[in-house]
Amino acid sequence: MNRPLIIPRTLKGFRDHLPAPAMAREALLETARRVYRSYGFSPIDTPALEYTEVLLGKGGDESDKQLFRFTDQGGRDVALRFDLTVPFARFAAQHINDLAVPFKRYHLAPVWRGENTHRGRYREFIQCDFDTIGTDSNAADIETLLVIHDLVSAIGFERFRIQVNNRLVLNGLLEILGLIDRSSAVLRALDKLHKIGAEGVAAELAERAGASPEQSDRVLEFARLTGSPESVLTTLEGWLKGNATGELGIARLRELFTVAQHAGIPAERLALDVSIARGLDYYTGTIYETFLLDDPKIGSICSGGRYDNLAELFTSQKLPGVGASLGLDRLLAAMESFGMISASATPAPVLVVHFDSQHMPEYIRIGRTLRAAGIATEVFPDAKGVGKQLKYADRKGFALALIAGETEFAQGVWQLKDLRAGTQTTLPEADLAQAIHAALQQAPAKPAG
RNA sequence: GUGGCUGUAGCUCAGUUGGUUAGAGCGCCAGAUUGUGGAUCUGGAGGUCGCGGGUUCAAGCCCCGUCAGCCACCCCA
Repeated sequence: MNRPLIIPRTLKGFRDHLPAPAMAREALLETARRVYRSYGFSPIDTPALEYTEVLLGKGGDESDKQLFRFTDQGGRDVALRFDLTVPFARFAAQHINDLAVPFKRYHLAPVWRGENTHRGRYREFIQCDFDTIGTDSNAADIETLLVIHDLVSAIGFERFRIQVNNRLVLNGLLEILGLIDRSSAVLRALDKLHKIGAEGVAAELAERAGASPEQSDRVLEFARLTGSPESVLTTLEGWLKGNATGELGIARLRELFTVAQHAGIPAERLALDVSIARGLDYYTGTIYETFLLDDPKIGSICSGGRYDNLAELFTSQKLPGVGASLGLDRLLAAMESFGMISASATPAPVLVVHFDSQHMPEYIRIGRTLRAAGIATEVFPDAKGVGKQLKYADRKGFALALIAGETEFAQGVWQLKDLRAGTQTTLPEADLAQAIHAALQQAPAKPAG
């Protein structure tokens, strides 16, 4: 009698998370939370599902096509959010009277995009957004940069570069060149400079933006500016002289780089890249992208920018803002290829060996005692052989094992075994918690994640 | 969404011009070792060869479809 079994499977781009990677994921979330909170950002949450009209047309045509959209049981046209920024715009418009402005929020949550999958690109992934709304101040733009820097380095990366630009500078150039009405196509072409090279960009500029050879040359000449932020800005200043938009952009960038340096951000982690533009239509000012120098192909792991009109479709009140988003799952894919994910599959450092079923109550009790002392402890459920249990402990990545049988109970002591070093000490129960704390502190710093 | 590559045990892979009962290493389980993990040895379990259809006397191998993964576009975290 064979009953038909359901094939266990997951949808394209949707994944299960086993303990070791899931622990790495949670560690990243904790780091993000800690860094965001250190700057005064408060947590919020919003529903996964929104009315489709809330989401449609906010991120450009591509985002619209990628929406997971359906009709709910009540006949409503609904869709899963494809990012956290648009729901935040809706949220801000809806609750602005209850929020003190400027309002700083963080939001760690999954989003869904029905696009083709790759390494580091999934249809369900977690974004870690933080935004400051209700202020035009460049100080908010600068703090956004600092948060990105602190976050990526807190995760454990040394070799990364935050690339910054300002849409105002780009717009200034396009105004001068008479291309401002085609800015979306021009910027999209420009954004690919690093990928397809100058000739590729020139071709796309002519084809998709209808740019003349002269216009195209000017754009490319501009995009190829390299050097220290200060020297690039000085050059730009000459080119954009008299254009108010461009000059404002330059001033804000100059201030950003000056203050970032003043605040102690290492110069090599920061670059002015006038070719980055970002595809999302809603950005109007500063733009950020962050690349890992050892894995640039995975794409930007933390991106964002300033948007001065995000909530305009939901309220007549002006809500300018600036923020960025850490791509947690993309980052995790990179960390996995770097071997930065710990193999440990247990959040508890201590395993109590179930030596003798007669003493089970003692094992259960010592577990509770240690937990009360702040030590996460697992008690093995079966009275299997000690070798078996130690092998289990070894596989799961426990740091310490606690062993006691007839002999120990008769003497009122426990064997504390350090599985990493292979050493074992005999201790009275009163000394256990302290000894365990000491042993755990000696542990080499866990790799990030 | 478009094009290309790939899919054999839990993992990494081998499998001859299509030929009969599909293999290896690692891992897993059991034992050697009934109070001590990572080593060694012995034994064992585990596969409708991603799934469905077709060609053929015969398909893991050839053809079509489908699902999934990777790469390039597109876009982006």
